[in-house]
Amino acid sequence: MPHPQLDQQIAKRLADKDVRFTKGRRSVVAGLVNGEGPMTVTEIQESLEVSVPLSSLYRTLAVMNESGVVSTHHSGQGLTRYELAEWLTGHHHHLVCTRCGTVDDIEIDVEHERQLEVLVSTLAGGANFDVSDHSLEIDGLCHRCQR
Amino acid sequence: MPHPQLDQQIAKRLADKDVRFTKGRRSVVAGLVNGEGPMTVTEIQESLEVSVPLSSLYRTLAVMNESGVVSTHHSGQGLTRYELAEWLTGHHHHLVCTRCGTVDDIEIDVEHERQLEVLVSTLAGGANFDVSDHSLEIDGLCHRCQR
DNA sequence: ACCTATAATGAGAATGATTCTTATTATCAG
DNA sequence: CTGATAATAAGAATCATTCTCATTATAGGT
Repeated sequence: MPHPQLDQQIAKRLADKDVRFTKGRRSVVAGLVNGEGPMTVTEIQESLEVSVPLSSLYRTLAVMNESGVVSTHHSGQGLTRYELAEWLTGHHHHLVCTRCGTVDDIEIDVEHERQLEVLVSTLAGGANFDVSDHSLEIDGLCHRCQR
Repeated sequence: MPHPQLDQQIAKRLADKDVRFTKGRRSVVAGLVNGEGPMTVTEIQESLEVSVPLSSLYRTLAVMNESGVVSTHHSGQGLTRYELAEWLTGHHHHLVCTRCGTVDDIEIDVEHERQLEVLVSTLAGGANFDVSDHSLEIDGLCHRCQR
């Protein structure tokens, strides 16, 4: 399923950076758009109808990451997972399943997010740390892995 | 620098699980105890006075992880980092430097931690997720990497 | 449409972290 | 002290990821 708004935002961002938005790249991005949360390279590859070689897939993801279109996430078994950057999907947090390793995005209401931001800047301030981002990671069993 | 209390707690845990606490294992644990936060295998290896072969180091860390003595953490460049489990060091969160990749532990006062816990269980409850742990990860530049 | 410069692709080799295999050595219980 | 079992060490094997380089596609100017 195509997603015109996102495609257009991404195309603009890439054009600004003089990075081409080719068929292969569009295909990879489409795979990410259809995912529920951060995906591994293998998951992305399997989700594509037209197969993209691994080397191209990795390179595309690296380019998208440098362009700020995707962000990376490490968790569970240490595999790198990729998802659309937050300016495209909105700020969110992660539910990490300790059994199957999948990561689901979860959103948080505005007032709780405010609380979190205050907490983050308080903590970071005390450590002379220059914050650029934060993420609440919740570990446990996803609904699929609970018996 | 030795740390008798921790050593004793760890020895007890391992004894309960019928896992031996050998010289090599003590040495690796000592390396972790002296670290400021989650360490990579390389960092651990370099911190040891008596060198431990990589294969043994990895195996020891795997055993300690299974025994609940250490926990793993993935961030930055995707390297696995190891640290003592929270029941030994107390609950804490992480400051992850996006430049050098180091991770520092940071503690949080009781009332803020309560807030966080409420938030976590609210979020997880809505997603039918069975929470076992949570961690607030703050990304940015550590004090060493700020010019 | 046709060149041309340049960027992107794809196949496979190379790297690097981690895991596995197996023979040797250390440890615990009796 | 001795045997049974667990732990160690060395190197091979694996797996994700990155790199190399020859080929192909793309955008802009003609």
